[in-house]
Amino acid sequence: MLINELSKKTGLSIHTIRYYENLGMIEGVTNEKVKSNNYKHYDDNVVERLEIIIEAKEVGFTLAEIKKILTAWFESTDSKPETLELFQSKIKEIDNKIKHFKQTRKLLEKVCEKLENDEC
Amino acid sequence: MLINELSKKTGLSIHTIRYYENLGMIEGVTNEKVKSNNYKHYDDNVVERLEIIIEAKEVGFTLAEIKKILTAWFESTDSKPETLELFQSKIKEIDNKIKHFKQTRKLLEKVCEKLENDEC
DNA sequence: TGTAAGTATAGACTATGCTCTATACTTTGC
DNA sequence: GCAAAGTATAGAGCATAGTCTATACTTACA
Repeated sequence: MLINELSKKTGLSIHTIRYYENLGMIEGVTNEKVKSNNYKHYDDNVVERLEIIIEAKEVGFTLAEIKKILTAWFESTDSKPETLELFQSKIKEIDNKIKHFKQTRKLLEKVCEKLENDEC
Repeated sequence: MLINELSKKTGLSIHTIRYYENLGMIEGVTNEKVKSNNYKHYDDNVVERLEIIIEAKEVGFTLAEIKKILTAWFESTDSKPETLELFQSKIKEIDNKIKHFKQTRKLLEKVCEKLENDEC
């Protein structure tokens, strides 16, 4: 598919997709046979990658971090122990964040209760 | 306390604290009696506010959002229903985020497993 | 066939959240 | 009393993550 379709499938803007491609997070291929243009074609793997990017961004990973996740997941020919350690520490980070989330949720609930009571 | 002590108590840099103060998220008071300087004094309430800021930032709220949380929590003389709704929607957002977190955690665990297996 | 729509590339611009620098004044401690 | 350290203010600079614009070329279709 071309970038327009990719954009529609993922909900990301064409600009954003190109931005990610410039960062090396995804890659489209130009059809060698067609020489009149250099339109890039994206396959379902790219859709999957973009969905992972969206998901991981949601939890606060930076694009640089997500790029590493993608590499480890899709291109891990080099299974370095450092990479493993990186992700294990990321999991700990997530557990930590979930803790924070629950704390903040409690705080927000208290704020709500306060607002509700003040209203009476 | 003065800004230096506040910085040490919260772990935030003096620059960052002043940045938050410029945004109206915290407020120090200058001692009216002392006219030779306009050093600002911060009380324990400010420490509490900064701790809330740190906590809420951790879960991905923007400073603008956090400012609203602080206002509702500490200065809610105006308990508008809109504010209540805002926070109720924020709680839903958090629940949603926790879901994403758990998904991403699973993904990372799979990545780790993959890396571990490739190593053998 | 021409014109609207799609694509590529490069670079400018924006928003958020700091972080640092310059300048000037004040306080502290020897 | 003087240097070092602390404080205030304003504004510049920076990183991240886009977002938009300009330019140029290609394709599709009425």
